[in-house]
Amino acid sequence: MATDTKERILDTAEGLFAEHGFPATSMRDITNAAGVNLAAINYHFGSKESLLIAVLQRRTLPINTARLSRLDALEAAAAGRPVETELLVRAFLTPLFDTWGAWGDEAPKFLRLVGRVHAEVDQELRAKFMELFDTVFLRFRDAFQRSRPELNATEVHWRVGFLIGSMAYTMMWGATVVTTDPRVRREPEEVLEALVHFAVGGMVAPVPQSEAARRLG
Amino acid sequence: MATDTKERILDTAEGLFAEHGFPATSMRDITNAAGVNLAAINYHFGSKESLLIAVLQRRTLPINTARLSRLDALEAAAAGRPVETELLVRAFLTPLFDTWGAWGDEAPKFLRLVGRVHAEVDQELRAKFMELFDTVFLRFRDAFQRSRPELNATEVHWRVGFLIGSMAYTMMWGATVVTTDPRVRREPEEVLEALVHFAVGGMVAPVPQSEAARRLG
DNA sequence: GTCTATATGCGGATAGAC
DNA sequence: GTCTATCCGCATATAGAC
Repeated sequence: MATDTKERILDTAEGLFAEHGFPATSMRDITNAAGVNLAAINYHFGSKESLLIAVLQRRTLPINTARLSRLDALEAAAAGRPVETELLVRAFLTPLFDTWGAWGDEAPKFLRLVGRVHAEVDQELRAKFMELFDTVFLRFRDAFQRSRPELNATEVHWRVGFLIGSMAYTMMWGATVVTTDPRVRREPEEVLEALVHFAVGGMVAPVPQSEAARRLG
Repeated sequence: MATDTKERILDTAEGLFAEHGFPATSMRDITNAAGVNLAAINYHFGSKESLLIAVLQRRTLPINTARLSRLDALEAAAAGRPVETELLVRAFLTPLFDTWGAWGDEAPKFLRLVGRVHAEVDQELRAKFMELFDTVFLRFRDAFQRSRPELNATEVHWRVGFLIGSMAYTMMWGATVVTTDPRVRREPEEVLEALVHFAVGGMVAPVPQSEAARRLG
């Protein structure tokens, strides 16, 4: 836990937002748990909502920046030709899972928060921190379209959404869901690999011929 | 909109919970919008939480029952042999998407609520209505394992989770996300087909050979 | 069954001393 | 920068008249 007030608030809020959600977490919960004064949140961040934005951006900005860097590199290397689908999937997923391993004990709670934000926060608030993510979505969607030219725009658009959904849901429950089955492994690397396999399989799946025929008819 | 108080409350709460989430929706919001008295919620349901349970179960019990019926029928027809993967995917997804078409205007808002509940509600509350869903999860997970014997338990477990995640995320944002791109279709049938293609592709995807080799080494 | 009125507590935010 | 004390509104829930 960080020593100065601002960092203590960020760390504590991250954990409580992840565990109980944003609306259900009060400023008193945060300041009590952090051992700081109630007024400190308003002093340092201005409001509870601004605190949430700060919590989210502290970790998501680097992740989304890394995603775009990897995509830039892949497209530069491809020199105008489509990028292989699996490479796109990995470019999108790896930066997030890297954090899981790198942050130690603090990673799972933030990963759950990322999942939650995809679901929970009101549209206006979500929009505030989703601006960069929307760019990421559109860049990757277009790259996937070039990578799978046999799929129409509807298929590609939704499949990218399904990929994000698989990821978000995993972030939310993957780190905490209780499974008594000892054969199921939960290490980040294992989950990432399973997700990559699933997502690549989903992105490259053909549209069944009967479907295609029905579309034409 | 139903005429009697209890149904009016259920309908209105469903819409508001879906739009703003459970914690952010007050009992005053609900009773005002429904045109009933504030005390009516406590009189008819006992508490705000119990109202949420009632809202959820009214629609999810039939869906999950339908899922299990379809699975029973498939397994009976298979007579001990594994069920084809695509049939399992469709048995799981179709009952939910059927409601999308059958409920008319009320479907999208409830589908968003289903997605939200996967993310938003506190663990204890979620557990109350998830009991039946957990049964569904385990039944389908085991059926998928038999259908894909080449995959280990970790892969199967997570892939079923990814399938649920794709579905939940789609329910949440699929009906409302604004896309200016006119080439992207949003009809339930189109989305279901895209999701089936993606999910089947994901479930049947092989574990890459290099991965398998790494596991052995 | 439905209403009004109210009990009781927690929410976010701020003023002003130190 | 940090604290105490407090404002003010809204939350859930209930009591009791009709």
